Amino acid sequence: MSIRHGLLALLRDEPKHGYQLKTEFERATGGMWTVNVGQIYTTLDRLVRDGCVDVSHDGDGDQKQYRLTIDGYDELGAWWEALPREDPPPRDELMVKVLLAIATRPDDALAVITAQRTAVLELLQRRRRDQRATAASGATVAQQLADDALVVRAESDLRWLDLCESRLTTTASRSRSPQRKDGT
Amino acid sequence: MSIRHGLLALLRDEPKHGYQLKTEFERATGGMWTVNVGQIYTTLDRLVRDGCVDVSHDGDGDQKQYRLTIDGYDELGAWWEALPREDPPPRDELMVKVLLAIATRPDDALAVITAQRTAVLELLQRRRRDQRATAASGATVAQQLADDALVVRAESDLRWLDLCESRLTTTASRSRSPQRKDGT
DNA sequence: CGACACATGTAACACGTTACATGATTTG
DNA sequence: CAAATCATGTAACGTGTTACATGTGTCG
Repeated sequence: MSIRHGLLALLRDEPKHGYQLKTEFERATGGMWTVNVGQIYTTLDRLVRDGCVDVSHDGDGDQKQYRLTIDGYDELGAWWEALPREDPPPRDELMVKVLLAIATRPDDALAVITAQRTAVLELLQRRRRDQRATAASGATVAQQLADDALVVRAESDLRWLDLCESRLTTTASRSRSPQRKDGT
Repeated sequence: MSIRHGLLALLRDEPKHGYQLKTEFERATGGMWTVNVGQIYTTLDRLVRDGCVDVSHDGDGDQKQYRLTIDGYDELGAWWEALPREDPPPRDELMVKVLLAIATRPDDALAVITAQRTAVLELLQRRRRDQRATAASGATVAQQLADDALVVRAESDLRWLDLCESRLTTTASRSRSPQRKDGT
């Protein structure tokens, strides 16, 4: 529902047309979230369907103006106030992969984890470089924060993978005889 | 594509039937990812459609056996080796919300951020409690790691929100006259 | 003129998700 | 017997995403 609410937010103050929403959305997200223009229109259609947005074939030319309705304004307000919910915990691909590796191939799980760890570490370093480069050339706050988000995310993935590794090795050494695979 | 590949992983060693896959999937993810049984079947249908899985109305009763095909085995192998991609960066709801708040309502952005921050902090504390409780009662490694993932995620959200706050306040004080809103 | 950004839209598909219907088997 | 669990499946919907078709204006 991110794009949907993003569009509502962009329409808050004044009516706009589709293409304009695309550019503004991408600008607002620091260029991190590029959208196919078509998706803007499909999302706008759904917003119209749900009574959150109003279309008017306004003025000359074939430009359409999309305007927020009362309902749209309400939904936007609810979105701003909405807090991260506990209920459906984040479904992370990395998490599923590691947990299923542990469950279905316990002997190979460590290999999967270290491979992922290496890749995430590289990703992190690349993102830190990007972050510095972006910051050096005068960048938008949005761009800097977008970079920050990527860095922080990579860091947390890395930390979790480390946790996986340590939990796996300690339980392995506690519950079984030492692993043969380690060359001991 | 997490469920899809999760099912492939669970089918690797032996054919299983749908309901069994549901329980094993939930067990493998430490009970963190509960799935509606129906979804298992729809996903299995798509796997059959794509030639990754094979059905056989095996034995007595109305149980169906789902078996991995060569293609399915290949796709599973590719999944294990697949590394986190750079290309479409994680699309996070929190990120969109904050960035759009900054873009469209700069004066209210700080309020949105602190509200989210408070909620995330509470979430984090709740999850840390759960984590300790889970660990105290002998828990699966999977359950512990699932808990860890939630905690780590909340921590990273928190860190990013702090970054947002500091970047916002410093640029605000640098580029404009001091904010009236702070009570100064 | 040709390329490129602007501008609008449709059709189709992917995955995740829920609600619902149906029946067998176990167990209190 | 009644309730819960096991077991299978269908229909429908939601969002995100891409590919494609179409046309205008602008600028080198």
